[in-house]
Amino acid sequence: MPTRANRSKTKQPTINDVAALAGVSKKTVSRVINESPLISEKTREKVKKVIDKLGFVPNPQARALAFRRNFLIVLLHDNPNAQTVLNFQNGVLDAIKDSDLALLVRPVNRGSDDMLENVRVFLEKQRPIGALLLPPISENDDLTELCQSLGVRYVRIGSATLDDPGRCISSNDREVVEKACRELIDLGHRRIGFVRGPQGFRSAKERELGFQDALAAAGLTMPDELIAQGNYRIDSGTEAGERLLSLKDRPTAIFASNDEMAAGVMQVALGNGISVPEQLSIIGFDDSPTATHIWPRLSTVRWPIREMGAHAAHMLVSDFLPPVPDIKDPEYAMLPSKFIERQSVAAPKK
Amino acid sequence: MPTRANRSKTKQPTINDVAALAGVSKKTVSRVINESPLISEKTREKVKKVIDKLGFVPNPQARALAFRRNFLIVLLHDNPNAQTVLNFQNGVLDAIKDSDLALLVRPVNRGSDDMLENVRVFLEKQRPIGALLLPPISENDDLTELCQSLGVRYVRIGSATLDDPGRCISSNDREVVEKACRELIDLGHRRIGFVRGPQGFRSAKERELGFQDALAAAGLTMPDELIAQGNYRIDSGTEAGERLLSLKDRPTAIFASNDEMAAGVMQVALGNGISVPEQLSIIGFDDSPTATHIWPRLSTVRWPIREMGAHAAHMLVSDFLPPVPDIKDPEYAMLPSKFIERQSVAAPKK
DNA sequence: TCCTTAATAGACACCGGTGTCAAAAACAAG
DNA sequence: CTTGTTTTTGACACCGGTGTCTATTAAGGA
Repeated sequence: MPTRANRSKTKQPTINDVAALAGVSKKTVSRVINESPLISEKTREKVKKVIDKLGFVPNPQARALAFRRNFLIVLLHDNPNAQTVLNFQNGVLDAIKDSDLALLVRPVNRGSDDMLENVRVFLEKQRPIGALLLPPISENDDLTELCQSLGVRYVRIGSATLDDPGRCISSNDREVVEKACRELIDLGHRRIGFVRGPQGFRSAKERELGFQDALAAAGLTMPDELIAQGNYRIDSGTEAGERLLSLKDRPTAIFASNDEMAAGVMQVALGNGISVPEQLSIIGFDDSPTATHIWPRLSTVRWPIREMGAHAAHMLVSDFLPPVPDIKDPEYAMLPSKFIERQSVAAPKK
Repeated sequence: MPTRANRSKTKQPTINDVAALAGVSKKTVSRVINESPLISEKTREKVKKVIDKLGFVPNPQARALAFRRNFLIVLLHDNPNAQTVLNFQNGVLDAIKDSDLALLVRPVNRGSDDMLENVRVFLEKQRPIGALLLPPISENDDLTELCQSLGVRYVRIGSATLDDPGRCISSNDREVVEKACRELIDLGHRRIGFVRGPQGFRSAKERELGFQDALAAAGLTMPDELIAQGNYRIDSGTEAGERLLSLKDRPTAIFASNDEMAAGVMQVALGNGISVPEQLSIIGFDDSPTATHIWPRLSTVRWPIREMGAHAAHMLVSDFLPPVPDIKDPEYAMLPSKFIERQSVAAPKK
């Protein structure tokens, strides 16, 4: 069976083959594949026919060398939430699926001193067209400056509007959290616990602000004893739950700044015979798979992360991507989050 | 004529700059960066000094063009379980962190007819060193043949040993499932339900075989009424749970072929006042985050997916990677899964 | 000391595209 | 039919490395 051997020996056609067969110069072929306007319709057709016949695909490495730029976009992240990263990544992949672009993933270590240097070397090596910055590193101005100085476009994803127009995608987390918490208040909850996200995360801050807004609007206060510090991990959720639920006058509802911590709170509640939502309402944030896997299913806020990925990709490299109907205006930078009601919320029992 | 300061600001140093400054030919510099043995220690040192001084980093695009191969490995997957993909991906990234390699992610559409053609174009364009195939597409022989014919190395990940030595990583799922189920039997369970994974998945098959092994060893039968078909999604878990738990003589334990379906079963149990593990023991598979997020926490089988990622990367491109102590032998292809006991299993109530 | 052989270094073409700029062709006007 | 102007096209250098083959140097033997 000669098929395999043949294939491996057969070289892919190059621009020279096309040029020779079409009887034009390679530069002319180059113009055709780059859709240059400086070419007559007649030659364009002629060359295109040969390209199709030969199945010629331009070599990205050679283009990258000549362009001094790779047809790549990189995803930089240091995100504690794997699911978020993957969803976002899938959104990006959706967007670039039918383009010439490829996606490179690069986790960075936000803590370390040489983070910036690492990223610089990486970007200098890969020379991508652009970079996508996921929170929390999207808030790092050194990184965006680095991108600028290397001529790498970037788009930052954030939970609040960053002052960097045209290069930033955010959602209205604060507003939606406020709405979700107002719902608790409307149901009659007066003592509402709050599990805070980690310090220094913009997302955590935004969610807390939304919570405060709701309380303030209802004229409620936020006593320290009802606030617990968390770190977005489940264990900090159980710790928070243990403290909050052992209070003498325990809260009738708890808002946790993400689903994982909400799951922790719920474990403590169920483990202590406190039924959810009858005796305790819980709201999370992220709409991660966890939200539907736990019982009762968690009311939460859905952050449109996959859509953000697609949108961010379009914002970053709209000139390389086929236009997509549902992304009318890649400049439009806010994608709304949504409160999703499931079974973990009810009116407080008197 | 640009001054040196100018140039260093504008442009990264190239092999030519190094050659000029070191007073050697570019080919000699090339030998140094490629660690060729055909060079004297003296010149090597001299050149290395200049490389460090200039901070020269070889341009990967140029190398790729000359080598006709990109310093890239691609991850091909069509996996319904996002968490698995991400974990694996992180394992790969761990492994290539300090190397010259980068990771390209490529989801493929197993169903579609042009899948193979898509992958071919992708590989021909990107010219990666190698490809990593996650299940279920790792079982597709057309794909591996394609890789062969394009000179792309590959490593396939599977839940059972595939007959492709040196290019395959697997775990001992069957054995571990058998052990987990034997534990149920030893606790006294006699009626054990089974939620099957989707048809055509090797992983699903392996888990089922392990289950059968355990039952057979104990002389138990596997009545049809205790078997439910699932698809690894939570809804199929709840459906299975609804059917199995409404049986007149309902099972005292259920093994679900993955955690998500186990979570579905658990939701049905808790929703119907069947307490876990007192009245129903549940075991899952994957040790996904879900397993610890639900309550009670799920006993499950941990599949060492992240380690497999690192291991697979080493198997694929050990010659590009710095040796790592814990991966003594990249040829060794089996990474053991482990049964993890949490709170969802207990002896059946008489 | 001279010749042979092995080790090292360099010249040069090449990988497959793109940018620049000048030449050729097409068109318009005189 | 020229001449001037605008399109189109092509020649050629270049992007930054590597492979091949030859020239040079160093080492070893007679």
